[in-house]
Amino acid sequence: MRAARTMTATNDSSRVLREFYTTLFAAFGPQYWWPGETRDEIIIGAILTQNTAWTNVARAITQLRKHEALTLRAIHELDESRLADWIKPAGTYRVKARRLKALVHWFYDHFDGDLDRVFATPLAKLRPMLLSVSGVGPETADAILLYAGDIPTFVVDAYTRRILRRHDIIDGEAGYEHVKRLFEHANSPDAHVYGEYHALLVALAKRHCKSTADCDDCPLRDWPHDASK
DNA sequence: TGCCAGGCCGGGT
DNA sequence: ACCCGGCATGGC
Repeated sequence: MRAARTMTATNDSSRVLREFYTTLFAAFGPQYWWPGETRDEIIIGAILTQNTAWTNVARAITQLRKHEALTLRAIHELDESRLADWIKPAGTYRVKARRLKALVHWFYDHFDGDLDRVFATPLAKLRPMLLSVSGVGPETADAILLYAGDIPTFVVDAYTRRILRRHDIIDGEAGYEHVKRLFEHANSPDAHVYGEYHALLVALAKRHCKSTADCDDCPLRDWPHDASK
């Protein structure tokens, strides 16, 4: 009985999450996300954007580009303190310089600087490897895997959780992996769809979840929600 | 002006 | 196994 009720809840949330995608896509159209022209740039941006507004990340990326340091190889060869200096606009710059260096070190150490080899590694092995790098947590790892590696693994961020909490699909206790599974069970594995979905959630949050007054023309307004969450 | 932003780590319980 | 302070810039 308990199992049956759990299953029903799972199916309900899966249905809602599929409906959300259809609705958001109809409202906002394709997002073609993540910002970044190259895989290197996407990976670097994934570290820089940790707990930081993207406008500040963009400034840091501009700096790196100006110094011809917007590649993993360049960062690998760069002095950490100089790197820190250039990425200052992104905030927590000493921490992020250390994390970028740790990531590219891992990348050269295990894959000899070959991104194709990185992303040819099975997800079940690659994700834990990425998570073992200091400074790479679940969101950063999934953003790299999905947007740079084109690997179907769902990215969960603060926006995603807030939206799901507002619609009572999760509670405040829900962990990262749990939320991730909800999306991956609702949608068949497709990197393009996962990427668009995450981007659509960000678009929604930025336009409609700033204050309770933003709910009026929100595409998801017809679903039960609590804007105070 | 103070608070927040697309996290994550490390030390303390 | 949690909890929490620290990291730091620019925008509102």
